Amino acid sequence: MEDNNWDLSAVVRSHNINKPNDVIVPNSGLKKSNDQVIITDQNSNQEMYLHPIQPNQFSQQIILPPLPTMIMCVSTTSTTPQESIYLQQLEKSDDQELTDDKRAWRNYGQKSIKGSPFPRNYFKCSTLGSCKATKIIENSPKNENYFLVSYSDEHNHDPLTYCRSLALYNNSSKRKLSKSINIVPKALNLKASSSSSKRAKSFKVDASSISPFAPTLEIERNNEMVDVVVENKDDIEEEENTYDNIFMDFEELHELLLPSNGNEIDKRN
DNA sequence: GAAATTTGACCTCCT
DNA sequence: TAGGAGGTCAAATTT
Repeated sequence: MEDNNWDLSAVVRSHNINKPNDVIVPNSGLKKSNDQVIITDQNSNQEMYLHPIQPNQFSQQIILPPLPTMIMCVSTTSTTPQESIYLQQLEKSDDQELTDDKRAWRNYGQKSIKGSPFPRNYFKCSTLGSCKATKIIENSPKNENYFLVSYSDEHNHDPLTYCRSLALYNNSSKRKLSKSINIVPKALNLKASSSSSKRAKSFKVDASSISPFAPTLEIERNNEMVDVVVENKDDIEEEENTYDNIFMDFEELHELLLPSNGNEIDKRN
């Protein structure tokens, strides 16, 4: 990563936040009021607002889809391909589903990473042959309940293309249209410390549940769009430190967005 | 039989 | 320049 200026911007699907009650997260400076989420910078006393945006505004955002929860952090550097990190919390139930990102991915490799007990999985966009978008998923070395998902390059098509291609795929194959698609490598289901060939039960998401129009949120400060939240610590030299920063803010956001329904993320050690 | 996934080998980059 | 680490390829395997 050439640039450690990881900024966090935007937001969340209404799924988790459309609760009318005001919520104040203790000691966080975060408040939810009606459709808006307010974040108060305790240093500058500035307020920032989260509010729904349209899909066509979708760029450089943090995404918090329905549980299991996912956050995307996007580098704001303009000279390098857009990259992002998803932090994804997975619930440990047998019938869990994994939220999708509206894209079809093909796993093209898996690699064990030094210092991490978990393998890293590499994906390419399988929607269009010309699409250069890639995605890397790995368990967080800090918290096995989280996945770190990084993206590089941009899709040269929109998510709708994915839906159409999915339909064509199902029409041209003998598979049932309702067949679920696996969007997470089976290996990620394992908490194994090696790249064992053992196959595990996979996370699946029903293709019929895919909606390209899920509302999202973005962060606004004083009526001006800003990139916020993940602060850039001076002289961050290790990726692990970056993860720490992201996790700190993720916890705050998660508590903010899931304040009253009893959903709690696992506490880190 | 086709598509997706796994996994070892190979390639590239960095120190 | 060598070695290590990470990224990609592609054949084998699984679904």
